Amino acid sequence: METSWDNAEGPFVTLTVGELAKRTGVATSALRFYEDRGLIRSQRTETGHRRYPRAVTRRVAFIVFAQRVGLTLEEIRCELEKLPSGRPPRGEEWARLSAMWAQRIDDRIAELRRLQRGLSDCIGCGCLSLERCQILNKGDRAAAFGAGPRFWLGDEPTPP
Amino acid sequence: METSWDNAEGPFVTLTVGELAKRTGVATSALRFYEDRGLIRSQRTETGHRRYPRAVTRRVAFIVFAQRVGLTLEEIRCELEKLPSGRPPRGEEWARLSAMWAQRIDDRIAELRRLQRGLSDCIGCGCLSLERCQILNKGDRAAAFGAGPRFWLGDEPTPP
DNA sequence: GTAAAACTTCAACCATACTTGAAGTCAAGT
DNA sequence: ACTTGACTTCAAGTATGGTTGAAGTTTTAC
Repeated sequence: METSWDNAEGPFVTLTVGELAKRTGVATSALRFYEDRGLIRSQRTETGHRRYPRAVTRRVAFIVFAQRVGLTLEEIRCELEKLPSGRPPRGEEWARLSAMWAQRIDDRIAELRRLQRGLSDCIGCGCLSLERCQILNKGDRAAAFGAGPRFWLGDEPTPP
Repeated sequence: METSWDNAEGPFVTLTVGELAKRTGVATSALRFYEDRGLIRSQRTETGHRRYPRAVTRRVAFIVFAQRVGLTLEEIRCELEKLPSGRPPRGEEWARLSAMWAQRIDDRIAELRRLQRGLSDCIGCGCLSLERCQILNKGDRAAAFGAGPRFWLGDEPTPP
């Protein structure tokens, strides 16, 4: 009824969920989960089996990257929505997408550096009281919004 | 029956859970949770109310720091167990503890840099296939242990 | 003395990111 | 033909890191 090559796009262009799992190293359950959440899409055979265009491997790679950077699946979904839907995205389009993370990575590295300083200087020296430490308690923004410790560690304040 | 200063260690040395919450910015529910998990300890009044020695604020600060670095509460608990139990830790002891994270922070920064390169170079240029990319697929270790995508992103392989 | 605020425990709930298992269908190999 | 493996859906379970709410007690303030 269906062979692995009977697709309008040419021979061998689609992958089963198992093949995609092997190629990406992501479990089939995770791939189905991503599809549920709208991060990837599949065509279906007449009998309901998933068939992924080859281009989806790149999409999955992007998801794994993005997760390591610290984005949630929902955030990643939003990013991926910016890609064209009908055709495989061009390298340029992937690049535009990923460029937006540069700032985020920089911010995270900056925070880690701050933490590193905090660990060596602050905790050791005794100022780590969460009340007086200059590294942690930047401008008392935390108190202003009652948002807890995340503030003194570099998060943006988000007033209600 | 009990005043805020009737403690053998001197006047005003202990904090209620609410006071500790205010001082640290960590919710009382979280503080109780940490206590449940063995990250902090409290004395109890005759009626069962918690009383924290002042030194615990530093411990809470350490917890918050450590979480931002990426440690789980369980890992943090293990670290904190290395501190002396009877007396407040000295700055030197805190320093020794936090020094162990330096490597971890460095590793994480290195990974973020790798990701940043991967994002700008790899995804843009088209090699992000999880099969051929040199940045991602370092030495086919992933295949060797079947451990999924985390490998090509810099994690250590942990054979079963 | 009394009301409100703060505290207690315990169980249930929330979100994220999945995995696992049940029950059944489809595809491939011999 | 038939077995095995891969696939399907859907519900429930897992782990982390808490929050929320109920029911009751204690402390504080007036």
